[in-house]
Amino acid sequence: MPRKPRQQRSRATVDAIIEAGFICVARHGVANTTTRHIADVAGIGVGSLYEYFANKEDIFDAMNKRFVDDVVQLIRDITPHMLALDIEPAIELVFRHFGEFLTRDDERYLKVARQIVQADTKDYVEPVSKALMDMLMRYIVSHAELMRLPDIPTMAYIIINGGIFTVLRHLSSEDPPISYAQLSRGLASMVNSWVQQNLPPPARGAAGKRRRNG
Amino acid sequence: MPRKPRQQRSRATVDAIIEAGFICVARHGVANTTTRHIADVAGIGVGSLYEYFANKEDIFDAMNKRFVDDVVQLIRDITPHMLALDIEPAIELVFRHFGEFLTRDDERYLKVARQIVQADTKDYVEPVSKALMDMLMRYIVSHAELMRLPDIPTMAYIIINGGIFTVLRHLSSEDPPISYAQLSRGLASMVNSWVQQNLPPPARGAAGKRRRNG
Amino acid sequence: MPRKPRQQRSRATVDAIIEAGFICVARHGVANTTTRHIADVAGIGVGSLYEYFANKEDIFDAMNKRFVDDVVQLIRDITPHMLALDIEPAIELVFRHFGEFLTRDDERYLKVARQIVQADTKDYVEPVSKALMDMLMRYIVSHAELMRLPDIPTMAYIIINGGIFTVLRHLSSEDPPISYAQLSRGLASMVNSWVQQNLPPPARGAAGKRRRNG
Amino acid sequence: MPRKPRQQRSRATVDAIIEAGFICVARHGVANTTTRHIADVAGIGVGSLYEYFANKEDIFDAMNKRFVDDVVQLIRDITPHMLALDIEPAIELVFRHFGEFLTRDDERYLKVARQIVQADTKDYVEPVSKALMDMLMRYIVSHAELMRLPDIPTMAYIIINGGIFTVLRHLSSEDPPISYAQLSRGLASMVNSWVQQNLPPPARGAAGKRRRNG
DNA sequence: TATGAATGAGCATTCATTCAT
DNA sequence: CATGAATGAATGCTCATTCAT
Repeated sequence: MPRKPRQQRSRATVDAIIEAGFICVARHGVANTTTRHIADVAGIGVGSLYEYFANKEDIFDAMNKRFVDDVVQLIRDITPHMLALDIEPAIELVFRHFGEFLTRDDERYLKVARQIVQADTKDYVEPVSKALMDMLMRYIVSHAELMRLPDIPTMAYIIINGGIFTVLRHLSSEDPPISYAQLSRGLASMVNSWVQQNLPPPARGAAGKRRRNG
Repeated sequence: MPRKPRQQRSRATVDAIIEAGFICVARHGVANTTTRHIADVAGIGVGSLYEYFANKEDIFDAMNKRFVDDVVQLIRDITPHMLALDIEPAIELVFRHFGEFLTRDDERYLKVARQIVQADTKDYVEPVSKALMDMLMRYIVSHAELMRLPDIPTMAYIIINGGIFTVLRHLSSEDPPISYAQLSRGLASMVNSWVQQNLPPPARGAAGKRRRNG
Repeated sequence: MPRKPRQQRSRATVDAIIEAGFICVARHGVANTTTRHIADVAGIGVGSLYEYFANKEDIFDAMNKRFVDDVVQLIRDITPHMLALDIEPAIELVFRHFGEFLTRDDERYLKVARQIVQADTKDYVEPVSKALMDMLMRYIVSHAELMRLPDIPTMAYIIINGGIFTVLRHLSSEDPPISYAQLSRGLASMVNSWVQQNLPPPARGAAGKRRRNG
Repeated sequence: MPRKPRQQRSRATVDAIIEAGFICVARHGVANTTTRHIADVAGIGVGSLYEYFANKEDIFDAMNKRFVDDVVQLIRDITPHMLALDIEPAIELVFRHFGEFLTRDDERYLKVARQIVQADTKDYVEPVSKALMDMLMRYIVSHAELMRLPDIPTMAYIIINGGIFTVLRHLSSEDPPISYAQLSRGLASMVNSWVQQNLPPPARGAAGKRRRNG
């Protein structure tokens, strides 16, 4: 029966535990992360873990939640900036920020992200998907002509999921055959191509903002 | 000291164990699959497991290898048929076969595929990537005009990885927002769009299957 | 280093702790009673427990002592009233008061009594036995003819212990086959029978109702 | 998931575990008996405990069951011999055998008996009560005149429970004020007195084994 | 004096692995 | 070859006790 910590000290300990959890998972993987490991890394006794969390599962939940919150926050922060850009630079902006986010702190989040994605925990992938979908929809609304694209939900699903997983795969590769920048530009190019191809010509005048990527 | 069995009986037992491994993982997940489970399902004693495999890890390795072999075989079988098709139907053909493959036997392979993809086992993803890459290259060679596409390795990487992971994610979703057919057509459409946009106009005449912008 | 508190406030806290101990034991049983439980019920912090008691054991000791004191007090209170009665009503009076005592406060004392009786704590059963023995002896002295009964110590031991344990067993039974009143009357009847059989006739002649045993 | 041991070896191990359980409980008490203790005393590894028992609780259950079975067997063995005796020697016979039973093997059973009696496990006290009740009833039927005694169920309850608990209490005392023989004779005398007092005079002739009050 | 966060020894239980049969 | 009983290191978790505030 973990306390509801309200004091500063307690809050710090909770953070230390979650932090330690990230470190352990990044170091040894989820399956090899024991409560003792976490406590040691957090610099506390095993028992203290249970002052703040009901059980090991709860610690992982908190980690996942923390991760998801951070991702969602990242997305919110990016959104205003990407809204102002054309499709390709917008996509590249998002990739750049995600790349930085996932690789910082010794790739801590990258490791966790793979766990989350792998586990049957739709609870944690869903919010991220949703946040990305919101961002994407706001982009479409901001660029009114895009609203005439066909089958937007399907393509949104593909772009978001294809994007997430390809990024994870790429960043997890030890020796990827293409650079992250190439990946980013390639995906942007592909999306842009599809948009150009599927945007019905406006009543008259110049339609495509961009032709092909030179 | 596991022997490399060459007799028929032994071969059959090894198969039974791998088969049992797939069944257990599909039923209870990797984390809850014990050697006893596997032995029970395989219809042998726990001890016998160690006649054929050095340890539990080896059993999972064999399962992964088996899975990869089957995928590669699948790709080889499909290749001749898809070579004859246009881009979109070709992609849809591949998706259809992969979908069937991953969902058969109570989604046995799907469960394992997610493990493989999640684990740091590039040993197992690599061969599949390579087989797909081979297939893709043969397709390009068979459709000579595609060879003029820019930056083929990058786009191949994106298409293959984006495809694999999106499929896994979709098939693993309990209630996906779009159908598998939509996913398949959407990806095909996107790839095709990119090809059309990035294919330099042939010497003369109307090459593109789809009209380009105004 | 628990102090022997003499102040009122301290005295009250000690009482609260003992009280809380009784409540916890009655609610969850001895094995499931933790120091935290006791502190919570007592409305104090865990640490404060150790201001008044050296350790958990000491709390239980205090509870036992409190219980014994209360029983002894009960016996003292009853004694004058039962001295005036004949054997059977006297025994029934004692049973009635004990029954009330053990079942009050949600059977708090009953639960503890069973623990005490079970544990190897002769320290706590002894005083009760002794108090009951005193009461019994005063009864015999008050009814002078009883002093001629043979082997009084043995029979006193049997009556007292048989009485205590039968009562505990009966009150602890969920669905006893006889009522408490029947139990009470039955025991009274048995004791009375023995007294009648073993009391040498007073008036005249020594027509022993019994020979002596063996 | 403990095996159902059918082999001899296994049967022996189960017995060794139960035996070890009795020894540990007798030595350290139930609360201080750990699985490691039991395994050590049984001369096996901790893990082996769980080959035969689902958990610690199950081991105690088996011990209780074993104890109850032995008591019931004891009662069955005694019954024919006591049926032939008068009340007082019959009761003393039963006491003698119970005394021997409870004190053998370093009082192993005595310790367990107290636990059983204390715990809320009516499942284990009930069968013993029932077996004793059967014995008592067969005695009454064998001595037809006893059937005319009043309120037999109540008195049976009192005799049986009073008997059990007084014996347990006496044998558990380090320095009892009376001897076991005295206890035995005293209880026999008391029961006999009650019988003599409450046996209605037979139609004519001297039926009673003991003469009644002049 | 009172507190409750921190502690860590200790517990029940699991399971990959071994080895005598 | 096959077996499965035996093993014990390792795990998640509890709780009496301490001590800085």
